Amino acid sequence: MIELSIVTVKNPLDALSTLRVKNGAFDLVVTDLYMPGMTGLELQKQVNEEFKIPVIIMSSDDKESVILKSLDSGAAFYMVKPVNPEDLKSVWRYAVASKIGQGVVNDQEIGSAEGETPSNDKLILCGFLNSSSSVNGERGQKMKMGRKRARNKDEAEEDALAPPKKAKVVWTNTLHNRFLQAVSHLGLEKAVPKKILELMNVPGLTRGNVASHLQKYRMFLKKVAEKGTWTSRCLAERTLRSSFAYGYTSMFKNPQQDHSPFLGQQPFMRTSFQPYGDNLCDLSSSSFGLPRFPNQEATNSVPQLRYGQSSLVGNPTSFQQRPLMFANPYPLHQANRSTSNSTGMNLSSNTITTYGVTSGTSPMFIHLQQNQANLQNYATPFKFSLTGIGCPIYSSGTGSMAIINNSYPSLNHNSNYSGIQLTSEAELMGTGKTRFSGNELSSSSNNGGNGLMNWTPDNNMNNAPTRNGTIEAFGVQGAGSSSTGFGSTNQFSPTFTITNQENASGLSPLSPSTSAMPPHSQQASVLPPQSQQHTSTGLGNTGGENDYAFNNLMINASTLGSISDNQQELGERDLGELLYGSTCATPYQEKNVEGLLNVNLPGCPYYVEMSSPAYEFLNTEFSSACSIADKTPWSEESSGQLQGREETMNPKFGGNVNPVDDYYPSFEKPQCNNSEEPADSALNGMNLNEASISGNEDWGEDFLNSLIGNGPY
DNA sequence: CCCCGAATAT
DNA sequence: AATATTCGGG
Repeated sequence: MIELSIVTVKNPLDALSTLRVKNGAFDLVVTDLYMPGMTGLELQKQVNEEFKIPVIIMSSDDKESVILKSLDSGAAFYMVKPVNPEDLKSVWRYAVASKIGQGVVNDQEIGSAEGETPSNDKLILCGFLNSSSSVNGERGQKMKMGRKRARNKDEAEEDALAPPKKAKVVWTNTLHNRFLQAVSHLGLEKAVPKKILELMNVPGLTRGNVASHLQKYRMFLKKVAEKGTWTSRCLAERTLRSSFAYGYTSMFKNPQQDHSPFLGQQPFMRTSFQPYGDNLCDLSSSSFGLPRFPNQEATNSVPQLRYGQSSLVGNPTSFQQRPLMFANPYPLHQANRSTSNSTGMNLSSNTITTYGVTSGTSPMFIHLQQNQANLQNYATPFKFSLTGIGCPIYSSGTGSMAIINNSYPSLNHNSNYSGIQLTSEAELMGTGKTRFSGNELSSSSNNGGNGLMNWTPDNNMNNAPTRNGTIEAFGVQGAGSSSTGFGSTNQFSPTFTITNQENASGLSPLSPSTSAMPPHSQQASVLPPQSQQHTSTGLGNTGGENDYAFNNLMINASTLGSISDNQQELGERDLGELLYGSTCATPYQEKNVEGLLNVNLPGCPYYVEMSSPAYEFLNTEFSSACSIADKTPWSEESSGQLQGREETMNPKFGGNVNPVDDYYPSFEKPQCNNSEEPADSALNGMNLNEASISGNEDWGEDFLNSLIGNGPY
């Protein structure tokens, strides 16, 4: 059992002193780049000189120049915030493995830092600055790791006394899609909060949540109806352009977050917990057990660097011993392969979970697995030093504590971050949802108890074709970048392979009213399982995406910087794929391409007259958009915005890079979605259909159908 | 009492 | 702006 010790300090000087005092006790240093007094690079340099231990730099600054400079300076890795918990975990594992030699470091082996018992609790957190806010939410959460952190008493008390704050539900596109599906099934007329809620079957979601969203949705519909003409025209214009280029990007792209079409959908509800996002689950990736890239040959996959995702760049030279760590382009595959993934999918967790279980986020990780044998007997305490300012590595603006917990879920076996995790679509970010924890935890145990991924050696990894290409920064709203389109330059186009694995759920697929449509569940009012939605996309969930992007990045470290700020045009083909799941035009599209039609939303009292393209719009608006960014909070803006108006930068991530990394939200993604599908999910039964790009697509079809009067509703 | 939904609060 | 919560009313 490996004992892990993590010491956090709030500034570089403390880090150095700690290292000096306990010389030789640390194996790795993780630091922010921008810190008062000394930059991460300076610290790295010093650390390198004095201790010869690897330093990982993390920062919200995603500028290529900065990254490269950091790596050139000797940083072992560079993690762009928001950091994916998986990345940290990978780092951690990597460090452990590195120290140990070789072998696979799995959760069990890692042992518990979580301290079920005082004696085991080796984790020491010195506390980041600004922890006050983050501290709050700790309650009820699984922050055991923070138990020993040295904080002032006031804070401690505060923590203890602070009432748990209620999580706010974030209506991600995925969640919204579910909502739409439910509404669609019911028909707007009959769509009332309670029924919608039942249909959605999203744990943690309340009627009130739905009611509120419904209210908003209704207003949205009204607005659409009022502006129908306008909308139609816009669409028509775009159509005329014959290329679905830019305009569409806005639909797919969420200015605030990543929009990679590849992102898997995250069917989880994301809730924000005020205090911190402790819910991060680490399941990052993937999974859902679904193969993110079903086709190996899918040369089309486009690596996307999503905004919310962390990117970690490794410095090949830093860890000389493992120069190949980044070599594997397909970490995802590996991740997917791991049996644990499937399990992981089932975990419900919050943010963290969102991403699936294992993510193959970090190539490093992967590499390790591949090459390492076993560490089972390893007993040497591993120490990890974190230097940073305040906030979090992951963020959501929450506290550093959260970060830590989330970051190192693997440290504790029992720690599942599950504490807050919701199953199904709900992603809880933040604290306060302790009530959900119980279940989720247990489920997580499936995965070896942690909900963490198990990295199993993937033989196929080696076989994976090497890809290279420009990495598009889809969601990267990095400084200055206004918006990104789909990377036309990308050599890889998105692959929309559809897999039906999910059907394993045993739900009965219903026959689709239309060929393109997924079958409806024979059971009335049953919506398709969320997981399938993911599947349908053929894309992994975000986590996977992350991984993917990551891989590419690793492959082409130089390209990382190439994250382009330029808007890319979206080719028709791409659009088609996005919208219909394949390059082939969907039946609907073909059928309706011409003429004006009176379209009405299901149950919507308002009629909208629009040209056929409008269908597309609607479809996209309510469905497809989600496929691009499941996790992206749904908003009228994101879905309805059609024109190329300049996208606003995400104030949080894109606008500016905070000189002080602390303030920068590192981890916002809800990261965890759990692909778990409630057994009794009202959505179960949905069958993936090739025609659908995303799970949502299915809905889209239905929805579209209903619009034209052919719908089942 | 349940629950919808507009209004209002945060 | 997005959600949550409140509150009148069926």
